Amino acid sequence: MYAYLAEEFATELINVRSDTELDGALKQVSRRLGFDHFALSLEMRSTSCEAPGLLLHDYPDEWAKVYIAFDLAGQDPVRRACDKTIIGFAWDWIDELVPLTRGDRQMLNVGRECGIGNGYTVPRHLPGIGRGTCTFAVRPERELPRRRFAVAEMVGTLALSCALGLSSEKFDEKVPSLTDRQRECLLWVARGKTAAETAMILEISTETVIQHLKMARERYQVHCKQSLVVAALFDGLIGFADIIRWRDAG
Amino acid sequence: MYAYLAEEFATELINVRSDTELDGALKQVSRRLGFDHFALSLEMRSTSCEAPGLLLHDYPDEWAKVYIAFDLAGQDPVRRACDKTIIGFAWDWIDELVPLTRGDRQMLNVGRECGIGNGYTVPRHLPGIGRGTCTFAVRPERELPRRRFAVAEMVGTLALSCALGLSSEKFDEKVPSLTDRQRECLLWVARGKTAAETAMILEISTETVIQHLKMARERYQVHCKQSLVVAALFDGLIGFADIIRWRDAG
DNA sequence: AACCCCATCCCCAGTTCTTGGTATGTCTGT
DNA sequence: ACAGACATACCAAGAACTGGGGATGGGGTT
Repeated sequence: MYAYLAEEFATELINVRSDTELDGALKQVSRRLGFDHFALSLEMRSTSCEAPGLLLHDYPDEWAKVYIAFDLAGQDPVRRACDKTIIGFAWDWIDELVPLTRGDRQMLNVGRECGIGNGYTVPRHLPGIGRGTCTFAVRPERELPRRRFAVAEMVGTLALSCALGLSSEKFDEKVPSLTDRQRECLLWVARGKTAAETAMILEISTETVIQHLKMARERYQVHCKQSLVVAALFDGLIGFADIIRWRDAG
Repeated sequence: MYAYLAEEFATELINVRSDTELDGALKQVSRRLGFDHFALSLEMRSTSCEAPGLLLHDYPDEWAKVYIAFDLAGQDPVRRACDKTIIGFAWDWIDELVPLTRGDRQMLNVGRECGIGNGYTVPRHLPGIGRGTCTFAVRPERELPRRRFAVAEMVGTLALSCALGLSSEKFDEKVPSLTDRQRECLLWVARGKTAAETAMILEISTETVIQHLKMARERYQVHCKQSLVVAALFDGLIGFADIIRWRDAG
């Protein structure tokens, strides 16, 4: 069993403070797991130029060049498959997840010509924040070490979590706190209720609900509902899970 | 090492065809891992009333009743924490992920009184499709088996993946898509701008902005700004990074 | 006792949103 | 050429929100 590798890796990551260190740790662990290459990509949801994410890999230069030059990311079946599953998958299972076009197969072939054979990709998503993948691949002539997928899954998860931590360290602010009642009102607003409806649900006056929301906005220094909801979501004061479920019940 | 449990569990899940079978398998594996209880919840991102998700657990009846009766889900810090991480977490780390209010702590206490002490929760997200958590918990007087978190993580992932497979067999829904202009308007609204301000920024008429937002709401079948923003955020149509930067610049 | 925070309630004036329409021009695919 | 999707623009009525006041009582702390 290689499970100890995951634990060792976890311990190692605690001390990781930079992208470079993470890169080194990943390279080492991927070899010990029996893979030839690794690639970790993290995309923070951002259309603006800053903090676009992170890309660490030790793929052959050739492949990296082709991939970037032709913007193959836009038509990468592996990426599409990542949007369909919460668990890692070997590339030879992709056609169970997404339909493969001729172009897709061709792309996989080009990969093989560049030295990337089969692979195992671990996808992870964090709504509103970003998404990432961690791939472990072997050369074309080699078989995937299937017995170690479970450990690879764990190692990938750890690496992505670490990468996410490194990327979000940059945004560090004080979190305003709300009173329980304020949060409660905010929650119902986020669920799409009006102040009047919220008042009925909480069995208090509409004015009081408005007042709570007023105070909450003040604390967050925003001027409108939607910004308040966004801020509270971002800070983890309320969660998507609290909200989404209520969309139909509304 | 208990890693073989994950492999056995994986093999077992291949043959699982119903919620009941998954429930049984989870109950068994959670005991073998050294936990007293498990809970798996899956929330599909569904606007229709059917297939709201899945809830399997063997929590004490008392706790389940209290939880549902008082809609504690709306103030459950564990659920909020799930939106902040891609890797599992023990409940005594929650305050590192999200701010805990007095109500939150009280809720955890009520849980303890009902027989739920500490726990380890594995969150997984699939943008546009849904989200799920798999929790393994122990009774108040017991310690969490920390050495088995890695296996629990893997088992939880497998279970959630299986649950997702079972649930998505029942229905598939397309994620509503917005036009470029609609998304652009939505983005400015999420940034806290009014329709009039957005109009000035985009150099179009206020009425047009309102119209775009009208159409966007229609597609998402919501009735207000805040719900639209939440839905778009959840589906990954817009991201926090697109918004937060503008909090002060506004 | 004085003070602060919280929750509750109230008023008001002005602004913004939501919902229901209609209408024109462009572009794209068939 | 025509249907359909898209972006644009406008109107009007009623509901909802926002920001500015103020007021009361309960629970804590110092």
